[in-house]
Amino acid sequence: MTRPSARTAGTGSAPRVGTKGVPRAVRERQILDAATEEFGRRGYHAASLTAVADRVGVTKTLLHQYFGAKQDLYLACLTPVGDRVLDAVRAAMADGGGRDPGTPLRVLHALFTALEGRREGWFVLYDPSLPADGEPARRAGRYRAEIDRLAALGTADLLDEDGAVDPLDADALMYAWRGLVTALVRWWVKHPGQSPEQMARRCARLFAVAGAAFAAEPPTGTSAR
Amino acid sequence: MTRPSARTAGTGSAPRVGTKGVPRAVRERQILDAATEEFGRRGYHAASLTAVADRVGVTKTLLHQYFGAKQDLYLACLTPVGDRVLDAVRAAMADGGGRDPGTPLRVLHALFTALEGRREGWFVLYDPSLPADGEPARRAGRYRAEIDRLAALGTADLLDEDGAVDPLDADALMYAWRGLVTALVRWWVKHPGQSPEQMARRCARLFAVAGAAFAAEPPTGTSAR
DNA sequence: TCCAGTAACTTACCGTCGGGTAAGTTCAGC
DNA sequence: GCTGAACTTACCCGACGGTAAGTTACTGGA
Repeated sequence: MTRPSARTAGTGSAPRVGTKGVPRAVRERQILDAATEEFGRRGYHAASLTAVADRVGVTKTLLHQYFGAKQDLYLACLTPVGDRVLDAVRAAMADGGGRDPGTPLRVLHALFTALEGRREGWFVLYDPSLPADGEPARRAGRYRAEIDRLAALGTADLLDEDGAVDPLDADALMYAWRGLVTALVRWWVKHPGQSPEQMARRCARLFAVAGAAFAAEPPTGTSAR
Repeated sequence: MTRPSARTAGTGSAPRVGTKGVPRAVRERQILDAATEEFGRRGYHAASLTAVADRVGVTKTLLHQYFGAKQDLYLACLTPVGDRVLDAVRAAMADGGGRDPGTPLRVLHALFTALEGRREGWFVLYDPSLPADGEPARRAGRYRAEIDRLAALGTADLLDEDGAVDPLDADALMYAWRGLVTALVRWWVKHPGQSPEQMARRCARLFAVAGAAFAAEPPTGTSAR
């Protein structure tokens, strides 16, 4: 009786012990959002379930009851992000067919749109700190392989002028493209006010400027492989 | 007396308990190399001292005796990498003065040369999983800030055709450049046989090809800021 | 030749933190 | 007032950072 029974406690500081009346579906969504951010920011290993739970205002145990083990929570974060990203890239590359010079920017725009609201999701997908064995690495690896395959289709177009492509060059170019996208998303995360459209326009400006700079440069050592 | 006294035991499987006769300076070097790789691959948080010790063939305790706490070991890895990278970038940007279109490739070549033998060091410097408070984040942050400042000098040159530079564009371009470098280093780590010179030539080829592709493209939305 | 002294290591231990589980507690609706 | 959904407290366990106290072997004198 020391505590004022707190029927409509709201966000009061009194630690309620029973139900808070939040439906499961809503809580799951809150947890998924918080977990995606935590996994994306800190990486799988450094992300702690307690931190996720604190962010939602809930206990670690509830996460386990709703999502199972840490692995499973990660997978629950990964799946929607992976699907959305994959769909976005596929759609953007289907428009305009292959070899359209506007494809890279269209892909970027699609990515920004797909990630809007869950920007950190990109880093859930491309988390380098995943334990090498285990389901998370496998599932994330499958998504990445599929996305990279699409990206390689696009980057390969730039190289095969004469039909003979150095496979190492192609792979490196794909890495470079992926790294570029990652960096732009990272910048975007640090500038929450920017809309996907603003980002797409910014990228267009930057690409034009960078392209002009590098195209002017003589390709030293072209013949040396 | 059950063990055959093992004077010249070498790498025998018998768990020696006393000294192994390796001078401190050599051990310290071995530990630093292993730790740099471990920190770079897994990130600060996921890297475990036991794993580093195992790699060297030594006990966790010795790491503590030689380097102190985990933080200090990290700092001991960070310092040489940061200094080498910083010196390399400074030197490469001093050559040829500002606005030389060859600067980006010269910087890349300098970076590859500076990192050769400790390629994972780059990811020690740019470890996103560092605990935000504490000396590691501060020191790494200082190195990064200085390197980014130099990078920003270079990337800004591309933008200020008319003297009026959008500061957000400049910052984003710097992020993009850093992400590009990171991706190329990551590719390099996965292809150990590649020499720094081969990498530099490969980058020259890729830049030329990508530049041609983007320069051809009309910069949609140039006026919209 | 024996005997410190010191350098190079290890075993055995502690505290903490994070993942995971069992058993409850509160509340809404019928 | 009973059932089930929402949520917590209290606990276990293992891994990891960190420390104290040895153990082995080389080295230079008396």
